[in-house]
Amino acid sequence: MIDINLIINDPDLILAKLASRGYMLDVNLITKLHEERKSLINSKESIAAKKNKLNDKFKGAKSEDEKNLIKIESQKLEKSILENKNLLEKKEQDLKDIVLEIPNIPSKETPIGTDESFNKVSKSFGSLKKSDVEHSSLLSKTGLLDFELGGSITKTRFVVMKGQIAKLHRALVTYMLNTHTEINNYIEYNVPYIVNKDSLIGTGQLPKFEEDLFKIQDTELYLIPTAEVPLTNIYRNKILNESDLPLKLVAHTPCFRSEAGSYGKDTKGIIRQHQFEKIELVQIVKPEMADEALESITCHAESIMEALEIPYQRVLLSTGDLGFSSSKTNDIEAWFPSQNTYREISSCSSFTDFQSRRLNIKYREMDSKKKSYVYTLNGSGLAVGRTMAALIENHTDGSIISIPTVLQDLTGFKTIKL
RNA sequence: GGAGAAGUGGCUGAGUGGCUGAAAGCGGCACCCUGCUAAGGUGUUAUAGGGUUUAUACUCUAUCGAGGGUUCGAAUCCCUCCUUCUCCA
Repeated sequence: MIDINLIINDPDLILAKLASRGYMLDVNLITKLHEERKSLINSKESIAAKKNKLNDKFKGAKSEDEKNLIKIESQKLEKSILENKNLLEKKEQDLKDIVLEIPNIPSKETPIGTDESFNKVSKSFGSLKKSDVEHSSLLSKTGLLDFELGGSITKTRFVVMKGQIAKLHRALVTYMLNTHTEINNYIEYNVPYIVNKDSLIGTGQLPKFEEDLFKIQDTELYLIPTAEVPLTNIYRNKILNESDLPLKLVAHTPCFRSEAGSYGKDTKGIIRQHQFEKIELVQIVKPEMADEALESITCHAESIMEALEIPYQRVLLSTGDLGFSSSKTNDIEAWFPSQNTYREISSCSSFTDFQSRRLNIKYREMDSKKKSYVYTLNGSGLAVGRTMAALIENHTDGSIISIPTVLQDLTGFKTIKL
């Protein structure tokens, strides 16, 4: 949630910044609602003050008549307060509905452009191999990866993994978690996979993107689309000490996405599934440390790619490609030889105080004792299924998959024969 | 699944209808005192949102798990929900 005072104080600037990411801010509407809200608060509170004063007189009242007069007058005021309160609540809801749907302000560094073609490659790693071997057709033949079975158990975009592939998948999870906890100093969490509305509003998935989520029928609960949601919500409504920061959290969870609007896209392979697993990194930091933190998260994700010897590039997303809550995002894209292209495997984002305002996460400054909103960041470190697909395509000749050295102790085998 | 108890400020904990935004203690902060680390004294110490103000500051409103209700008036009474604890299955 962006700070409404930013809009009130400098509407033109915010208008321009949001326009750069394709959002048309209705400044007049917001200013109007904001003013109306203030005047309603004013009238409600001045009546309340009057009523409080009146009530103080009650026990000093000498006669029954006087008491009755106070009663009647107080009831009248109460009615008027109630009317104002209802109007105010409606006004605040209207304003909130609008503000909750305003995306975050892009950072200075974010390239301006209408779509992903304006993204900027800022780094690349590994030598690119050319090959037609596509992970899903390669493994479908062996039965180690079974899309039909997934389809029959659930529906399309679900998959069953078996034997060495299931184990490779698990080894990747373990390797990533071990790296992030033992080398990169994240605290490991195991979190709920079902969350409530407030949690999703807090991190920005709701109210705008309900259709992307799986909702559990007859409840107000949803399957998580990413561990970012429960992980960041751990600190909802908390005031942290400056010395607690930065907080670095990691969790491995399944992620559930309805993938509404992606019909026909990426139908091959395990690139776009309704259920996939991901290792999620979250950092909660002081505002001035955000840039450094984004760099560190990105590097932590990249270190996994490098250890697995998967070629990748780092891409700085342009305003047109930026996620709703993000102010600055680095995508890490893995090389997929069969597609002769890079595909997203991790997205590392800096949210400024956009999430912490929604979540009410503050910290107390050591010297001034002032409370300020923390900055939150997160990144996938990494999406497990996609990583495995990239690993397979980059480490196979079509008859054998060789397992990267760092995983061999975890898998217990060095190759998968096809 | 069934029965009961409880949820108060950073923490412990008092408070069963107005004098309570809330005693007391601990902790924190400021100052004072003290010729060694220590101890003592005084004051101060919730959050959010309005208003006046360049600012300091002042003032108003709301908040005692959440939401409703009763009442002129609710931390206190009633209802619903959430959470925690205990006992039973």
